[in-house]
Amino acid sequence: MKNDLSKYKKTAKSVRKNQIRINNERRILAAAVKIFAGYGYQGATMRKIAEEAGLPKANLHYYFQTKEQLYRQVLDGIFKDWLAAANTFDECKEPVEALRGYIETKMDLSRKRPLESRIWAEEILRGAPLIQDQLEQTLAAWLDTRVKRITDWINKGTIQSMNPRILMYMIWAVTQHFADFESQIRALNQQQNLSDEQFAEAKKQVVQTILKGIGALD
Amino acid sequence: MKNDLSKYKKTAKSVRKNQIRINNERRILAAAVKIFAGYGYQGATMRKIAEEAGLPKANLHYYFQTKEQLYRQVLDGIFKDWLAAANTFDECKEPVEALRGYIETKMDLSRKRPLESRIWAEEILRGAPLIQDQLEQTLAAWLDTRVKRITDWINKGTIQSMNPRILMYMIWAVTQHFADFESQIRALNQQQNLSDEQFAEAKKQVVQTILKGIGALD
DNA sequence: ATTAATCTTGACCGTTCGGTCAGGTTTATT
DNA sequence: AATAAACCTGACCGAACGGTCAAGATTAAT
Repeated sequence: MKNDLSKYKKTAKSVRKNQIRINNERRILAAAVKIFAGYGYQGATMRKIAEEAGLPKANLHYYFQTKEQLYRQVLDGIFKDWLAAANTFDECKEPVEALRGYIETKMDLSRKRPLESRIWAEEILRGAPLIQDQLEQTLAAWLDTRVKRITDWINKGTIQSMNPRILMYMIWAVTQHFADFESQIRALNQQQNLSDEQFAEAKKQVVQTILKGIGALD
Repeated sequence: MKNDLSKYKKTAKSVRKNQIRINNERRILAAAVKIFAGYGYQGATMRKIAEEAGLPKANLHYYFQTKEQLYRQVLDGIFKDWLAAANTFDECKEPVEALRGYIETKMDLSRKRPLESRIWAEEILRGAPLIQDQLEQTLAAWLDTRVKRITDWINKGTIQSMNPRILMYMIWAVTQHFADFESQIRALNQQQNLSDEQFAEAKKQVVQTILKGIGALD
């Protein structure tokens, strides 16, 4: 009975998954991220992922029954990173600190993990067929919490009046653009990806423009 | 000899394409926009497009030899709209007017033609395999012209010092986000698309935040 | 009215897709 | 050492893909 995890509960040592399984699942997931990001869900094939992972195609189906299940696990991992990026936001008390930290974290995420950002973007582009529930529940609740914090700041007069949701959309849009539209930016930058210096400049300007734009600076 | 347009040059009346051809090409292109936007290039099939257009699949191949050719024509149409949206930008002399007009035009385009925006976004996500040349040449030249205008404003002291390219990336990111991430925004808005009032509010806030953010207001 | 050009379409083709499976190999348990 | 559980994989399958084609129907030109 393959992929029945209940079997691991019988012995002490198998409380954790076997090392073979851990390694192979990791290899497959890493390959899947590359291929899904490069070709999209439909364009990605189990053959390409298997080739990237250096495993026979049938072996992928041993660890992940279907292409859709593999894709779902990839999306789950991305979603967790997404939410974790909000730590800075929550830890800071003042709007300037909190928003600056969140924007910078999201920019860094776009820089370091552009593939994951593109997979997310494509899923949303297609109408979020597989993650609609997560959006409507987990993400909606996540957003509500942050909206309340921003609303508090507005009520206290720390920042100017505005719609906090639209502010969050703008932050997401701008920060993720540097990952999702990387190929366009490269084409407009003498066919070169942004250098570390250029990206640092962009990060600074994005923070500056948004914070100043909502009246939190100067 | 199908699709040989030279045949039309022989008679006076056929300087323009036959009406049958015009109508069918339009129908097919409209169907293609819907299907490519809904499923992506790989996920879209000639069968689905044919069904949407109400024509037999073989008929599509009579007017457009391959799926890729059909897709290219769709992209060409989008690219033209993209560039045309800059008219306001060019017609206005003052930065506030010009940028406000451009941002509003781009927002309106996202509202009225979200499908086209999503097709463009997916093409860029995939690394712009079919439009890289257009990006590197036409779009790069287009951007250079606008960068020069903004640089002039900066040198004259009308707006504060900044990197004009990053400003344009931010404008593109935010305005297109409302089309490309529509399904995410809907999930975060009680499963309802933004109403006209909500969108108008978003448009206003986007303009306000960016213009204020670059020191063009207040 | 005749001819030629254009348009239409069901049936078909080779290829590739996601997924399956039987049977062998390796690893863990006792 | 023996048994069981887990892992591995080449060969295969039905379905769906983009694309072709021949033959008929319609429209335009003379």
